[in-house]
Amino acid sequence: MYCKVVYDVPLDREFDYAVPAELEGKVVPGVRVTAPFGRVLTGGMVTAVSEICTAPKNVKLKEIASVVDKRPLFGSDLFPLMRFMKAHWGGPIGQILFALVPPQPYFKLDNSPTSVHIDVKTPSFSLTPSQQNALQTVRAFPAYEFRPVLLNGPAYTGKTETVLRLAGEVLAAYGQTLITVPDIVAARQFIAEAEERFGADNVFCWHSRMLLSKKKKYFSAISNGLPCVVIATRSGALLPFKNLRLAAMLDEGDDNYKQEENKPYYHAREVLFFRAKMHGAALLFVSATPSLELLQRVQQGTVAQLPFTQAVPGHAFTPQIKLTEKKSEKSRFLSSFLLAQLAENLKRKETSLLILNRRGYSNAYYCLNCGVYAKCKKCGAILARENTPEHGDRLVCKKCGHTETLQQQCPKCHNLIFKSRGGGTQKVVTELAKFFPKARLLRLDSDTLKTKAGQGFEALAALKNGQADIIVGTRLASGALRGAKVTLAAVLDAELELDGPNFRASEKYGQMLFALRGHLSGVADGRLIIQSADQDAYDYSPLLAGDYQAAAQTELALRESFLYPPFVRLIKVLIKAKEADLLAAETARIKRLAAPKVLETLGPVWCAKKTDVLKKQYLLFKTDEERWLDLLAELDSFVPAKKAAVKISADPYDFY
DNA sequence: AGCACGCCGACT
DNA sequence: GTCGGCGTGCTC
Repeated sequence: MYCKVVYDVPLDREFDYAVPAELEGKVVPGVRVTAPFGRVLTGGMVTAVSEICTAPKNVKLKEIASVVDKRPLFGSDLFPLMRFMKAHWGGPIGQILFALVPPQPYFKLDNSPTSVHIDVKTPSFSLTPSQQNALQTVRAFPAYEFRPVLLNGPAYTGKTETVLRLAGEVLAAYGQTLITVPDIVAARQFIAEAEERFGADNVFCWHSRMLLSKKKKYFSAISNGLPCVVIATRSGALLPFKNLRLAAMLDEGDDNYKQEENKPYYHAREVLFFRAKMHGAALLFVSATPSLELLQRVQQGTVAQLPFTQAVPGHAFTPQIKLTEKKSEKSRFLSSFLLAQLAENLKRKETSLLILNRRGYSNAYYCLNCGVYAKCKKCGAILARENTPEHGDRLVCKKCGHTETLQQQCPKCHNLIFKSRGGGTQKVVTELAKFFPKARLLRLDSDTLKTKAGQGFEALAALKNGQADIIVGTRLASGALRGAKVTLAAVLDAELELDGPNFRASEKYGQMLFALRGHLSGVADGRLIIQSADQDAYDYSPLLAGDYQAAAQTELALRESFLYPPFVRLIKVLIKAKEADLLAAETARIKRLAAPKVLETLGPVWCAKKTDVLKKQYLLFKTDEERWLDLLAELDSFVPAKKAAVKISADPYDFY
């Protein structure tokens, strides 16, 4: 007997082994084994078993040393899922497989309980017509038939309650439910609610920063088909469900569902489409601000839509929305109008939330007179200031690669004096302390959430209990508003959200504004203030009307006219090398290779900082639905020259 | 990714 | 003399 084994290394290959007679029957696809690999004994996974040897003649076969698992850890969808992920996002098969299965050989399945006590507590309040309609529609789905649905409506229309009721029904019928949330913060907030309803024993919380012992317990239970409700971040989409009946993705439009930093790359939305189809489970996307990718599928009829229109009792308020100038005599960050509003909220002892997005824009270049940012003449994106030994001090467009000299005239007021932008949440807090020395100020951004002692957690709690006067956060704060008691929200540097190198910027900006608007509609006298130097840079009328669909239609029309997703597929190729010549040569080689399958190529766009040892640039290929999987497969198998490296991202979210 | 081999610089 | 820097090559 012979078998093929894959290892958790970035090698996109299987390795052939001989199976010793005493292990025959125990070596089956999907079990982990140990075998000599290179100079050491390594843990790998069997992908195939056969009577004939298919190894190349010039290698001498080694033998499998031991079998780790009595049965495969994952269900029968392990290899189809692996192939799906390989086809859609690429990467070495070993790294994909071992993302689905714990890599440690000592990780063995627990003996999970075979019977469970199920007691679902359902609140007795009456439901809105939208909620009743959604419940009836989903209940009427034929069992084991894949039916993707979008539950779409603003905050406080009871979408989550609907999901929880359906999950309760699945649990009572001994089925498995997966509910995904965008981040760990949301998972931790949601878990208490779920445990109260379904009982702590039947709710599993799954995310990357859990204790290994808990992971082991939950992984075992899920793979044994134990009835449960799993509350998970995106990686929950990769769990070994055996009896998945319902999958619900909360806040579908959130970017966190795309994994792009670590391999394997994937988008939880697409993985859930695949898995719900394989399991014949109901698939619910739940969002006030769904992605354009999903809305396009609704328009094409591949995803059904259930609108949520009525607010749950006690939350049917319309917040005031006010656009103001960014310019201010008193402060670098805060307009006089906003200062007055903050003072008013302090007097009322209500909590205010200020949102500042500084990600990657510390080098943006803005007019000292009116605050407008320098923009690219070719594509309109905000330009970044960059000082390199080769080209000196200049402005670079991170979207299309166009460069301009520093000599800039403000497009709005024709002033010639520009300044580079700096300052994050810390500086805003310092500034606020000058104006409101007695106020309780807290920061809420990824820095302050890194350690448990950080004030980010205090700020999260304060959003709920009102134990802070002003919270200054980045965009992640706008995602933590569920149940918040904030009455005043302000976006400080509105157009910095727009026209970055990311073509999704205005979609993301709109999603943030609608999220803020939605949560302010839960309180009486909610106010949203948007500070902007360029109020024409975004169409605020759908926001004022509270019509996300209208905002999305505008956005979709723009995407179609400029040929961006969901109307084309994108593949980003990041090329790295130490020497400029080699970098140029590899870039040209990839461009030539891709050309036959590409609609349009953007770049190369320079993305190395002057302190970086490696020179980096990226190419962005636009292609169509018919050719993109072929193009991805071709790029995925591209072997870079010595001293050069490439990184391929399908459907990229990050650009720089 | 690991791990080893190999070929040059500053140390007891 | 040799310890150790990390560039290069290989893993059935």
